[in-house]
Formats: sequence, structure tokens, C-alpha cells
Amino acid sequence: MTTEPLATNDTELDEQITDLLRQSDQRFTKGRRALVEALLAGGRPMTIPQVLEADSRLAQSSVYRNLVVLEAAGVVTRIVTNDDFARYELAEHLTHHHHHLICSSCGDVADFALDDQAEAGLDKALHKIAAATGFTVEAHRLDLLGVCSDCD
Amino acid sequence: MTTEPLATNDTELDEQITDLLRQSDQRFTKGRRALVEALLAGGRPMTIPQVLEADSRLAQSSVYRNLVVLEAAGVVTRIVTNDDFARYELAEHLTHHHHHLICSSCGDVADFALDDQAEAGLDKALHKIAAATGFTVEAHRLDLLGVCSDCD
DNA sequence: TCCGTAAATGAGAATGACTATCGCTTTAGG
DNA sequence: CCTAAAGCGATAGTCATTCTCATTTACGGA
Repeated sequence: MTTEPLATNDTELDEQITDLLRQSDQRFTKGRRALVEALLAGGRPMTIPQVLEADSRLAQSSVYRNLVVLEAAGVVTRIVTNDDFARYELAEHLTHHHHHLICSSCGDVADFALDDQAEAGLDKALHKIAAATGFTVEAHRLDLLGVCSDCD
Repeated sequence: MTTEPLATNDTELDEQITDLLRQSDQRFTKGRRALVEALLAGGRPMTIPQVLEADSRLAQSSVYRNLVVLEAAGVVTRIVTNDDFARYELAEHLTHHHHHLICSSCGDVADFALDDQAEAGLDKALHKIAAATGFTVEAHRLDLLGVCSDCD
């Protein structure tokens, strides 16, 4: 495991994550760095088995534990579909706002983004809802459910 | 957030469910009827423990098994949040299209609906996405994430 | 640079939501 | 009323995830 930044041109991301972790009194350790790299390289929400396969140096128990830490710090987001495994990806504020295409057959997840106009319209409608409920709204989540090309 | 059942009286609903089950070679038995009634009475997505508490005559193993059957028949929908329990509610086509307010603290779920215009705009945007992907889109799911008044 | 202390790690055990099993009970339908 | 198939429910099993704890690592002061 290396102590170097995540990627030569990603020092900024590295610093952001270090910062987020520090705010939770946590360190950006080698293991956590390797974990984040695996998620970055994956480019899509990944299950723990997928992470372990992507980087065999990682211990299962540490991955589980560190994903909890990273989620609490706001570095990663946990995605639950209908299959047996939770999936993780970098948090939106470290990447960009997007949504998910979820395959109801195999549980696999891919990302997609709405065009700005649709996103703005959605946001406006949701703010109206928010105002009418006792909920303190933090975020919205929009998923498309269907069958991926592999399963079709 | 209470959403009255659509223009379906109970007899009609009963027949619809009987029909859906028959299409899966299943019967609408007493236990399944009691289960559906509990979900109806709850008026919101319920966990298995909540169902069992609502009707103590129900056996845990039967509730688990019957929810699988009812979901396969399209009578109920399974909702997964971040807490430890799956939740179930009557399928949308037996009630009406709606979305969920999910409390990120306790995992509780309430229903809400978007106004027609916002829903239509969303639908239009999603169809554009669908056309551009290999996914066969079956449905969409929109959740608001936040903190409910109880947890605030 | 060298310590002392506290945090992090990782292998394995424990937890608990959910599923499978299987003998008993109920129901449909002749 | 019979009978065969479907449903039931108590309990055992499964497996993703969490917990435990002895060992290792790393920050910060001297």
C-alpha cells in the first residue's frame, strides 16, 4: 500500500477526504486510501466482494469497518438494492449529483444524470413537498428500475 | 402524508388481489388476507415486526413466506431502507403512484405524492434517459431522505 | 530520532434478518 | 365424506454484516 496521493491529478480529492475524515476524528490511512481508490477505479457502485476482488490486499473486516467510517464522514454513500449486497460509491459532493439505474434482475447499479432543466424542475417540486412535511429534507434519490442489457 | 386508498372499495380490492394471486397459482387464504389487512390498516410501509405486532395471530415464518408470494404476484412491494428491516406496502397499481420520505435516522418511511405537472415532467425526462441506455425501464423510484419529526 | 500511547488492523467468532425444512392442518372439488 | 394438494408454523440453517481482541501502525512530544 502506498502513502502517495490518490492519483497524480487528484491531490485535491485526497485533501477533501482527509479533511472530511479529520472532522470525524478519523485518519486517512493506507487501508482507507486503497479502499477509496478501488471505488474510484470501479467508477460505479460496488459491493464488498467486488472491492475485495479489485484489491486483494484488503481484509474483509477492515473494508466493512472502514466503509462505515467513510460513510459516517460523508466520503462514501451506501446504496441498498434488492439483492443481498450493499453497494458503495464516492459521495456526490466529491463527484457530481447523479442517479441510479438499478437492474431488478441482477441488482447491478449504473449511474446516470438528469439534464439541468429536469433536475431543476424536480428540485422545485420537492421543495414544495418538503415545506409541507415534518421532515427535514437532506437529499433526494431517484432510481430507474429495469433490466440491464446483460440480463435482457 | 396519509393517502386514502384509491377509488377502490374493499370488495373490489379483494377481487383484484384474488385475481393477481390466481395468476400465480396461489390462493388468497385467511392468513394472506389478514396480512394484507394489516398492511392496509397500517397505511404506510411496514416491517415484519410491525406486522406481527399489529396482528398477533400471524406466525413469523408464514408472514415472511407470504410476503414473498404476495410480492411475486405483484400485490405488495418490498422497500429497502438503511435500517435492518425490509418494509412492505400494497403495490402501486392497487393504490396509486407515490414516493417515499425516508428517515435516515430511524429508517421509518412515509408516503407522499408529487403534483401531476412535476410527475409528468419527471416522466418525460426519464423517458429520454431510458432511450439512451441499454436498460429496459420498468419503473422509477423517488425518495426524499431526511430526518422525521420524531428523530429531530 | 526515539518512545509512549492511542488508533487501526485483521482473523475469527458472534449476531440477527431472512430462508428452508418438514410434519401437521386446511381446503377444493369430486 | 374422501383424498390430494396447498398452506401453515415451529424450528433449524444460512450468510451478510458486525463485534472482539490481540497485534501492528502511526501521530506527537521530548
